[in-house]
Amino acid sequence: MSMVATATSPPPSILSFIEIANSISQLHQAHAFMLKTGHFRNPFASSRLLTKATSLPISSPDTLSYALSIFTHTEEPNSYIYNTIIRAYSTSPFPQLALIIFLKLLNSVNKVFPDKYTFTFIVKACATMGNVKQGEQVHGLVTKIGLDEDIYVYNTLIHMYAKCGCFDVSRGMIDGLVEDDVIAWNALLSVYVERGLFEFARELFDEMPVRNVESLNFMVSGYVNVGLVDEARKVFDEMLVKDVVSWNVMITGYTKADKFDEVLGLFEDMLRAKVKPDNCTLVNVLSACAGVGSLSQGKWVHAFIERNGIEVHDFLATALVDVYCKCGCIEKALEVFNGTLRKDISTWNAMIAGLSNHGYLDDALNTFNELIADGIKPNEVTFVSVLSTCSQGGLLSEGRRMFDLMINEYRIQPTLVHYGCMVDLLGRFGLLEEAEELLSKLPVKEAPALWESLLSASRSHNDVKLAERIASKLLELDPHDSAGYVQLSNVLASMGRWGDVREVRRKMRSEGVTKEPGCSMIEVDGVVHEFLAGEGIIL
DNA sequence: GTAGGGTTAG
Repeated sequence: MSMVATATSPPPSILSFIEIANSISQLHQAHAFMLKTGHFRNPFASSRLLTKATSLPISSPDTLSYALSIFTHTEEPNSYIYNTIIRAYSTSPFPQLALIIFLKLLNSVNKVFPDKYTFTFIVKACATMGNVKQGEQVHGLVTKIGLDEDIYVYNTLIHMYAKCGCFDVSRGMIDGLVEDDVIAWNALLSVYVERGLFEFARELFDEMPVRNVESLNFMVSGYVNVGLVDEARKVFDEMLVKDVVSWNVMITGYTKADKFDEVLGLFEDMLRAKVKPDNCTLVNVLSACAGVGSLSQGKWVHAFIERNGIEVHDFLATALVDVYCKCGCIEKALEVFNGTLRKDISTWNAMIAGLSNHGYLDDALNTFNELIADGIKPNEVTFVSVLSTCSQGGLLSEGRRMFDLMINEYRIQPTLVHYGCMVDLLGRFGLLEEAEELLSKLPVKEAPALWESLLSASRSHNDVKLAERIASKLLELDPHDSAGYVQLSNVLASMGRWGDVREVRRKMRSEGVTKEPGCSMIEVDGVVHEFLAGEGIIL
């Protein structure tokens, strides 16, 4: 008989409430109720709560720390509860915590023992950390307990060694198997592919005594990862069985290679093959539509999403907002944006950038303020749009305030692009000294584009001396940089130094530097047109 | 009473 005061079993209603919960606030409600009624002390009830907290559709560091608080408030957690929290941390950005909790388990007063589940999770944590020393120690313990007989634990170890770069150990374990196991082979193959070690992947693949769809999917993505999309396509076409991942890998490959026509063609093939597209497919197809500026196909995909009752949030919402923005339908973009409940920072970023790029500067900044008011943390991409909005609108004090907010409030290290916006903004107001001071914090070598920006500002403010100084600096840095030549000759031209202009142009030719033409695309009446620009511009 | 290995995304 148990001496511990066990709580009564929880009523089924609270358990089913937890089962259907899909937000942290619903779990808080269940949690509060359980604390009040004492059901939280029932191990099964608290484990249901914890499991749900670790598998919410929306997970963040917040949900994870909530899960941790459930764990820490559980008196004498059983092995299931330990395993659940260890699993949650094993693939999180903080896998070390999984290890800390694992040590706590080993030293637990109520003598909890690690089991085969514990080891799959903790080995995975070592893999995530890339910490082979820890991995080896855990492996030792696995062997001692005799759990290396378990194929799940065994395969996770194979993957861990591969992840840590110990390919020979990983391979040795595969060879040590009495019976061939395709997942064991795939565990090593996947790491070769992930690291772009395509030769190793190919060699291993040829040697594999067992293969499945996933093995071939890895090979296709292996070709894609090293930029050989056509080779990937050959493997893909020869596959007898294709699952949704096969199609997605190939489609993603074309998207990465900017081969948007192929993306759209493959998408049609996929539908003809009666394979159901998932979010990953649709995100890529939409991004191809955005890439070619095809509003009609974007709309078609949107209709497909609605027809099939696919929920739009996060990734998919971002892709839709983006495609409508890129195709110039800012109203449709807003409609999607406002109709989406689950937005992540990228969704906000796409909307802010879209508004800003279409000249709705106030709306862009208002949307940014809304985001802040909603308690969402902006990232560096957000600030690119925000600062560029300020720069476009000549909003000097706002721009300075945002730049300060980014650095001091959100602790985001500005990148060259952020500095670029500030230089541009300061330059427009003729605050060349302030801009130069800002730039001087950066190594010149890293920021030629910023100096170019300051150079054009100095030209438009007739600070010819500064302009000439920067132009020479740019050429010194990179004698093949066309922009440097263009700018320098423009400076000289504005001073009427035509002889020097000719000299620069001669030097440019002798270095073999040409000005690259710009290129842009637009859809008119359902046909995508491509334009080349840049010729005939005075040098 | 609940669980585990290798996989594509802006």
